[in-house]
Amino acid sequence: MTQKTDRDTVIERALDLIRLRGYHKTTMNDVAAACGLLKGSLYHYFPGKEALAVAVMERVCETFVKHIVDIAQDEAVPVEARLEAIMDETRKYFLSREGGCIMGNVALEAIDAVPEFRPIVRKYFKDWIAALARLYESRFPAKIALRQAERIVAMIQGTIMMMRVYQDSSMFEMAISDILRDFRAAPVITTEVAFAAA
Amino acid sequence: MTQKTDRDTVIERALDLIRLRGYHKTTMNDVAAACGLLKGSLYHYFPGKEALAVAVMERVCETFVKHIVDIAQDEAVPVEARLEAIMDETRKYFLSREGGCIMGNVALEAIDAVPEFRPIVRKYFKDWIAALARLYESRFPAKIALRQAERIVAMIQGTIMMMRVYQDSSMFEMAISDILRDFRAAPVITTEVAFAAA
Amino acid sequence: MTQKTDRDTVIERALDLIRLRGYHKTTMNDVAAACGLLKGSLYHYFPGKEALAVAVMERVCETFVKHIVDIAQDEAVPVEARLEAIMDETRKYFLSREGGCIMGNVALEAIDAVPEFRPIVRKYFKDWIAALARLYESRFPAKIALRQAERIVAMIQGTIMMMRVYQDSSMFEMAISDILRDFRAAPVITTEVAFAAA
Amino acid sequence: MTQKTDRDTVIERALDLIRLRGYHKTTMNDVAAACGLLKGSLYHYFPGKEALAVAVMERVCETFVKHIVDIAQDEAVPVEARLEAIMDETRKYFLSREGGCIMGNVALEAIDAVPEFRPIVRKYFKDWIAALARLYESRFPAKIALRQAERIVAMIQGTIMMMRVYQDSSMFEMAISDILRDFRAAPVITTEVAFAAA
DNA sequence: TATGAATGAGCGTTCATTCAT
DNA sequence: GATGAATGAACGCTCATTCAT
Repeated sequence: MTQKTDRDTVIERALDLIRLRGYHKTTMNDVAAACGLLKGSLYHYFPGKEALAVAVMERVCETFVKHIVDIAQDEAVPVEARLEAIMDETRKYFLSREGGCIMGNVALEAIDAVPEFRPIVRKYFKDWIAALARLYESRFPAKIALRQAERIVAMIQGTIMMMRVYQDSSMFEMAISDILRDFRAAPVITTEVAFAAA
Repeated sequence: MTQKTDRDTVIERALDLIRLRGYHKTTMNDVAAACGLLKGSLYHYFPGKEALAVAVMERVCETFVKHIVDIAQDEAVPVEARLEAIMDETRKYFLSREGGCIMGNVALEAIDAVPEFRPIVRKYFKDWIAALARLYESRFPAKIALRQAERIVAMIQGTIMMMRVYQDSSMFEMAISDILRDFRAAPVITTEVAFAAA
Repeated sequence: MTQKTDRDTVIERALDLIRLRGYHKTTMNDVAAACGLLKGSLYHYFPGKEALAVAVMERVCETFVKHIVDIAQDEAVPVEARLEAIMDETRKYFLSREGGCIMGNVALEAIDAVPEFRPIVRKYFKDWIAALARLYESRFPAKIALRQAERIVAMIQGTIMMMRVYQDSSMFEMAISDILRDFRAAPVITTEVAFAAA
Repeated sequence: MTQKTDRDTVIERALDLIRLRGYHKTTMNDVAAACGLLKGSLYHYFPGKEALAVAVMERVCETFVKHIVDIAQDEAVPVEARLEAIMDETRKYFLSREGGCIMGNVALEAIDAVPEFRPIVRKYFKDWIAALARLYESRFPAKIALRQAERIVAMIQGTIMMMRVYQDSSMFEMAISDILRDFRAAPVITTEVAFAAA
């Protein structure tokens, strides 16, 4: 039969469903139906549900986090503007989609049940944090900068949780504002900040 | 047959299991087995799985959050000491148990799937935030104090998430330290602080 | 503990429930709750669900059918008036209760599944038919009279079925009218009608 | 896996089982086993037990009642011969199968418990009655003819009930004879009989 | 590739029944 | 007599997965 879809489409559809319903409540049938397929057909693209979910999470790393990393590394732009751009992307990313952060959701729902999920979730957070730490190194020593980045990611995840609980996105806007305000209030380190990355 | 367990024990066992495995992956059979019962016997205590989970979440409100509220309201103790006590309880509560925060987990896993869960999760966070806000009102205007309290709860939840992802509790310790340091750094409002509570 | 109910009450409550919901859909819990008891307590009155249902059906024989037999045997009243009285009772009996005829219902639902039900259902119909046959013997030879009585009972049961399907009791009224009209149209046998029964 | 059965076969097997055991006592496992399947496999053909039962009942309308309607409409055959043919089919239909009439059984057992059953049971009886009424219109005015048809269907259902109670098919034969005798005794309307149907 | 029939294990739930208190 | 905790089997249903076509 002629190709009805492709691996990328399956990933995209599964991403939306898992974000909204969670890993356990998203069935292979749901995903297949969203792709216009029957569930058996999914096994041509992925060996099983876990592998599909891993591919979905890798996709999130390759898109959202990759985008943020790219912005953070763009040295043609002033550091503060880069942070603003990142926060802008972050806001757009999480406010334009229902279901919050799929990686955060999977982290709390299935990271212990499915060991294969842990490394990909870790990579997601590590890369995100590293990208932010880069920018904070213009204001703080490396160690402090890393800690600040961790705090910011934790705050964003915690705020997304509150946003879902109260179905109110204003908390997210406020959190973004706070982060930018605090950054601007930090003294600039004038010497070679050295993005001598790993 | 003679009594093998009681409602409270069932709640306690279910609480542990749901915190560790999540709502959907915890089966009535799991809970029953943890109580030494067959799964059908649970229906003497609860009309169904959702009702059991609600009872579990109410129990968390009546214990953990209630405890924190009590500390926050104890005006015989200086405000800073109260916050320290609360943070100490919070640290003990989340570090002595595996699985993080059952309310946060359920919030991200099942709050959309099971509408009955939303009010109880909301109450949990609202009471927790209100207790903290009370203390911050000694340092900030009410509105700011509330916002600070929201930030702290979001930060704790985000940090618990990181802790589960990285299986490392040091981030939690650091978050607690940061919160206390920031509080101590805030200027005390010397005039009418007015804990003239209801 | 003091007596909360008695065997008769249990039978009466079970009768209503089984008539309305059928044998299989009526649970011991339903019956117990209708009596203000817990289901375990029913086993003080009846050894099990089947025995309870048998008692219920015997009760119907002792009341409805017994009443009809009594009317049929009352030789102080003219035959036609006795048939009218029986039809009046029949109409009142089936139109004042929802659920139709419990014996007919059980006959079609459970007579093969529960062998103990067959003799009691047979007795119910046999006695009812015999009572009517007695009256028809004033108009027809015994064999024909019996056949007429069988026809009438079958017609009443079939009409109750239609009544339940269409939720319309007018068919029942019409059936009763037809039966009486046909009886009145039959020629009276003037010689020894002989109710010299056993 | 290669095909073990098909939708029609499932319907046929379920029809036999439900007729014999009733709706509530027929389990999905029973039906599946009768098809050589596991119970879960039935859900490829029907979304649930109720839908399967509805399909079964629709099948009865499409076969038994449809057959009777076809005979009744065949104006190439004299009216009396058509009624004889219908009664012959009716006798064959109900005497060659155990369990009586599945629609009558469901009517008394489950029509209140499962609202979806009512329309299909109503259609079954309505079509059957309408087919007979057509024939009686050659002897009686339309209104009377309809009433006669209703009586006949009620009588057949009541007789099937008796037949099941007494495990004796002779009552059914007698009922058929009576119906035909009464029809033949009715005066033919010689003028505009008018099967000028819609 | 895609289908769709089938599996098999498991789920939440029901319920007649038992029995120590 | 009545309770209510517990059983154990069964029920309708779900779902990830397999596989012949």
